[in-house]
Amino acid sequence: MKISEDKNYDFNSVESKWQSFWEKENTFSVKNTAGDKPKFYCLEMFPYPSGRIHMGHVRNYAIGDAVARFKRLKGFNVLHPIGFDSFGLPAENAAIKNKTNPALWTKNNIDYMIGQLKELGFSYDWNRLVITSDPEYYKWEQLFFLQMFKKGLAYKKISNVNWCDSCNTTLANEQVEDGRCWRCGSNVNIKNMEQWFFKITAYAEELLNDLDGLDGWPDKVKTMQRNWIGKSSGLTVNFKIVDSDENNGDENCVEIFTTRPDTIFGATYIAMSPFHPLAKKLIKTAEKTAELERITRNSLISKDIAEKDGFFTGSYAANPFNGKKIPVFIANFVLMDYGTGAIMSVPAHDARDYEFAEKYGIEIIRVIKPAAPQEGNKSENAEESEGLPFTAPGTLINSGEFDGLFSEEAKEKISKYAEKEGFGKKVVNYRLRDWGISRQRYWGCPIPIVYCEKCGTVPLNESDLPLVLPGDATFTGEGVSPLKKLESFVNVKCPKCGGNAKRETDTMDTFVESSWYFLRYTLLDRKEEVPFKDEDAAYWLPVDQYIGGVEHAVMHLLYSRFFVKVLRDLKYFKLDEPFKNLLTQGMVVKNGAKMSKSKGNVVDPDGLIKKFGADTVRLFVLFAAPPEKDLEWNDSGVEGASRFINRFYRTVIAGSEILKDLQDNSEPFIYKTLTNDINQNIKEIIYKLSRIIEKTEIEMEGRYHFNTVISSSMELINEFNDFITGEAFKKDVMSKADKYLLKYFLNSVILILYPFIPHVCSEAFEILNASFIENGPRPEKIDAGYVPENCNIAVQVNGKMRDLIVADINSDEPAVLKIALESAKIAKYVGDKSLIKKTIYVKNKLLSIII
RNA sequence: GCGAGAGUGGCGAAACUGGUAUACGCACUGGACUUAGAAUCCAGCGGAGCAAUCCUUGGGGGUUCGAGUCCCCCCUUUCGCACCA
Repeated sequence: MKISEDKNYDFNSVESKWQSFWEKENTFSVKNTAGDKPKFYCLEMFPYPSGRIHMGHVRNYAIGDAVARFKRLKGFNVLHPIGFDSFGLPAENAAIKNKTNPALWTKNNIDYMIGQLKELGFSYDWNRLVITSDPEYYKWEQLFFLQMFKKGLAYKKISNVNWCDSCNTTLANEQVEDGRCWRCGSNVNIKNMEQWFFKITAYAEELLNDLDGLDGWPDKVKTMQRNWIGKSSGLTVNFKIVDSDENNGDENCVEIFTTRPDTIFGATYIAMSPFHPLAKKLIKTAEKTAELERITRNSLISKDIAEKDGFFTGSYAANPFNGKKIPVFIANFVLMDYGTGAIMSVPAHDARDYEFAEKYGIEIIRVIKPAAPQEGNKSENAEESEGLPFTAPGTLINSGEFDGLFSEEAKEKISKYAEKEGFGKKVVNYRLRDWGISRQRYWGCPIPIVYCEKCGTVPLNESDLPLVLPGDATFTGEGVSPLKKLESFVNVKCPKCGGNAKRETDTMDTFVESSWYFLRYTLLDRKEEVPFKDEDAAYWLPVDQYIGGVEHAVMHLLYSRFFVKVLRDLKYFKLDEPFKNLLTQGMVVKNGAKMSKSKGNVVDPDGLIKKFGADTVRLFVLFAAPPEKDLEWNDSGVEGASRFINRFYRTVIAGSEILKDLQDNSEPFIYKTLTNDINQNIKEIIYKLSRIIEKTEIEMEGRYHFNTVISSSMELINEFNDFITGEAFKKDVMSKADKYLLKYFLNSVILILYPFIPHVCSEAFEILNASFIENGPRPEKIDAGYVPENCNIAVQVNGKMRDLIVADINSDEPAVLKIALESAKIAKYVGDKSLIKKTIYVKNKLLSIII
């Protein structure tokens, strides 16, 4: 038979039909209980309402929707929410540019983007929408802030912070990339300011340790977080300042931090950060003060250090281990906010110290020699040992009583000695700094703090929350934050004494909102006066599958983990980790580059949806590459996806015509009526189907290589079409069992594809079964009573593939060998059977003959 | 520099624990249907060769009956960190 061409698939009417059906029926809204149904929390990183959905979002949400819909088919109670991370700079910048209000701009964008998400047919529970710029959301954040403030987890301090001139605000360390602002790319300067911080360092150890339990996270992300936390164990040692003309008799000590106590006898100078409090004290001459100022200034301008720079302070310090007097240098490469701000420099065994020592002609003393060469690689070791700096561990020399020890042991003994003598201490340092959350901008969550002339820093009363962001600010883009200029906001009475006070005008980093939004989704009734309920969070969390871009590997994902631990310690729940499984999807690129306006390679989803429909766009982004890889955009690939959907639809129509005399329309998956006289071709395609269902289950349960699932469905549809359009196919002579099997086949393919292209599949299911796919029964894998009678076996001679033979299924080795030797191609190589030295046989697959 | 990943047709990509490399799709070529086009369908499509055959998973070596897959060295590339002592 021929597949009819005239019934074209009208995606417009079908897609809007199902979208309104889902909305009307509330198909995807869930309760916070579901009897004995297991729960599944499927979450995608929520978007910033920048104006329109872009391809990266489409990909992210298509992946999430595939997971959510699959899990629903599998009988899970699925929470699949969406929201908007709606505080942030672009809104404020747009307000300045267009002379509007950020709230209005944001609202318009959200409305538009909700429309786009609905047109794409994602299965969200819209009842749980979260918009973080709503006071009903951020008031809870202010409450968390107050509670953290009381526990000392939120505090204010003056420090050097990263300042972006273009964004006119400070940035957290995580938000500085290569010395540039993560958002706008302009250079970041260092500024000394008073700032609010969250004490994330108090959780450094737990944040590090708990990574080990996150089996469902990519190693890459865990490694990035480990590096970011940057734990290192070492020793602090006090060096007494001695013997400088100006400091005679001074009791000053300089404390250094090292992870290589084993090299301490090789220390030939102290290198001190220009910001070190002792630096100014040690310097007495005018020239040196000028030097210090020069280096300080350069360090403030940029974090990048082009070349090592420094000078001798004129002071010396005594190594407490051997009394050796070594010069104290100011060095630009020493960081003030790591360790103690000063280091002992061992040029012989540290590349940086070596470079600096070479430049300034400082003594170099070798104290580590390579360990005795290992068997087998003598030569390499010998060569390497000649050069300095030698940074590997080895055996100690020139180190007094510690000579002959190996590095590891020496570190331990030297540390113990220092502790015993009272001039050193074993310490653990982290690279992680506290999270600076102050932003000098308007469009963010206000910090609920007041500065009173009498009482100092005073937190608002919890009953006074929310502290609503005032709507009457003006946006000029000049000078200080709009909040600071708004007197009605700034001037306030102190909650403690009632006297005159001023409000904090900084707002919070928007990463604070995204650190707990996944908890807010669990609250069904937003009128309840709680951020979320313990029992709901306990039911839904942790998120079973979290999906988003790798760009949040450190920032958002670390902050969220931190927040969950803080909320746990504030007794909100007992959760330790928010996200059980994490999938980091690749970027959508075009012509090898990330889509961006400046490159002019942006593909706008709107136009594509209009032209091809949502299913086509979704199918393409899922089919073109596995989720974790970058996806290269390809316009004709999209057309291919569209063609496939049309072909699939026509196949279903053709199938429904064949099956139209089946009475039993309400039974999509009858196949137990199997009889012996089933068409051989049907047996074969059913056999193939069951193998593909098996494979699909594996992919859908965690590997998420949807591209291979889709290609398998394409194969099934191709085979089905070949069968019904083939010579052998005669509709009239089909048995009822044949027809039920065909129906089973088509319904199964529809279900495999439903998570990816839900509109056309819903339609197809209705056509075949006159019922709704979401309510339908689930197919089981069946074998159709069919085992292939024979199989192809590859025959190799001396490891080379020589022929493909057909043998009965499950044949034993002698039988296969016999057939193989009958093959002319094999005979050509083997000739006489007596030449065979050995054979290897893999049942139903391969025979390897060695001669 | 350090760390992690990736190199397979013209392109996107398949290949589960070593067992018929290039499935599926795109592009392309030829054909059918059409006044014509679109759509659709059929056939072909890693390279060389008339052919039989030979070669082919970044390069080189190794283990194995057998390697895209495992081991060693090198090249290219992407990402992350980069004076964290």
